[in-house]
Amino acid sequence: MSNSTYDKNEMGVQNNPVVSRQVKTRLPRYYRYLKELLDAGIYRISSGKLAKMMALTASQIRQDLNYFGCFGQQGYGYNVKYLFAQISEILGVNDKLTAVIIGVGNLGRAMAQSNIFLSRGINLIALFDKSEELIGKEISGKCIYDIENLEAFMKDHHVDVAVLTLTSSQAQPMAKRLESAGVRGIWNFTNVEIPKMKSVSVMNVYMGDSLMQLCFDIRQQTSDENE
Amino acid sequence: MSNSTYDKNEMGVQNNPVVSRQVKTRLPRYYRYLKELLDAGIYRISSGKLAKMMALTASQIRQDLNYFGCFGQQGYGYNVKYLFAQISEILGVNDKLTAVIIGVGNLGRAMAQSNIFLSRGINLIALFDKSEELIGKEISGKCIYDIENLEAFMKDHHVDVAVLTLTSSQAQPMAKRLESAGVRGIWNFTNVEIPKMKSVSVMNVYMGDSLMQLCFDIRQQTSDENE
DNA sequence: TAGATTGTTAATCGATTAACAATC
DNA sequence: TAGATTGTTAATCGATTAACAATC
Repeated sequence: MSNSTYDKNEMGVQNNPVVSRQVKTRLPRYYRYLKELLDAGIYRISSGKLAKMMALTASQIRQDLNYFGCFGQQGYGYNVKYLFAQISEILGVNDKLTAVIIGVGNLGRAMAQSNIFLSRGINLIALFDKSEELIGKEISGKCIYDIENLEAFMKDHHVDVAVLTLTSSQAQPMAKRLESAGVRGIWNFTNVEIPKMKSVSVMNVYMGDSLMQLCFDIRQQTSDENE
Repeated sequence: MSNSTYDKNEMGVQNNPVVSRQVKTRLPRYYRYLKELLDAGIYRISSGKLAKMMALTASQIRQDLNYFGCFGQQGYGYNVKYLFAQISEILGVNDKLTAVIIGVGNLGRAMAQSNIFLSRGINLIALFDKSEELIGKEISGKCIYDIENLEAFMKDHHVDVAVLTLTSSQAQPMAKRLESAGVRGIWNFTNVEIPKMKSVSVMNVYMGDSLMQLCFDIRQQTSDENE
């Protein structure tokens, strides 16, 4: 446990108060780049070189990493394998989390058939829908259950993550149900904001927002050229 | 054109230098909330009330909006209809942009069948894939073309946005092709970073990163409780 | 040892918040 | 007019960058 995350000080003081949102968004990016380095057979990297690759500054990388622990070695740099393992640990890749998909529409089906869960150590254990035609069917070997049986299912199975790919209008009540049933995280693909909950983390995707940002950028391009 | 975007000063000086990324991410959020207000029949809102709704500060909202122009009225607040129209204009909702989907896998198909484009004023005009089995078929009334004919198609049709929903390994070369063919924006659903291009805006979704951030948050929950 | 590169503190930069005069 | 609320400037806060001593 030593030299590991969250335990830089001796006391029982909360040592991981607020990771800034920016650091949080960079963590998976570090994960990706380190994996790439590993795949390329590169086992040693300096903050300077990694910074160049990622279009960051060396300072920023060292600051980011040092927030979680001392993973490097003066005069040497970082051991890619070790650093990757640490980042994986921080991101909970080894936690064997379980997930279910709520709403088997086009997007839910696409998610079910993708390897996004598997490749990050997450076990997709079930799908839920309310449609008679879907209930009982299978997608990629995962059974589609009646959403009415959600609570019963979650009594028997530990579920960490619920993927919300249902109609926007059902998002908020469903979030409440999931909270009561004891889910730990909601991955929200609807365009509805989920009110803050005490013990459930929510990650919003907001694809529509992302598309609109792109449109904004495109619009700016032209206005730039015109001036 | 007066009182509109980008023209606060008289000279031909670039008046829209760098919209901070944070403002940019908030714009579609304003769009969503204003639409909600309109739908609810609310035609007048103060920065204070809107701030409460959106969990921002009134100052921030006024700063954000004032970056683009003076949309409010002292003593009154903002006219929701007018403000919504302005934000729509800024985001290019009325620009009648066109889009194509590159890669008709599960996700590509899901996107094609969704109303995400239509609801934001974007016209999805074609799908592309390399699979013999898919070429010539239709999804939601949109034809699937041979990816080999991409350049020919784009000579005949103006394409603003390309949605990248193909295999990660093909993402970078495809981005280059799209650039040469004259696309203005790439909406990237692969987990591969697209190298910066001169005249193409790129918006990355990185679903995997989003999922990992959620896992991180979940992990923190427990570590918080333990302390 | 000398060179390299980290971990960490201090300086800078940018974004958010507060304050208030302008004005509807 | 009096009250409300904006637009905008100034103050604060937080994140990024720079610098450098520690040390491998």
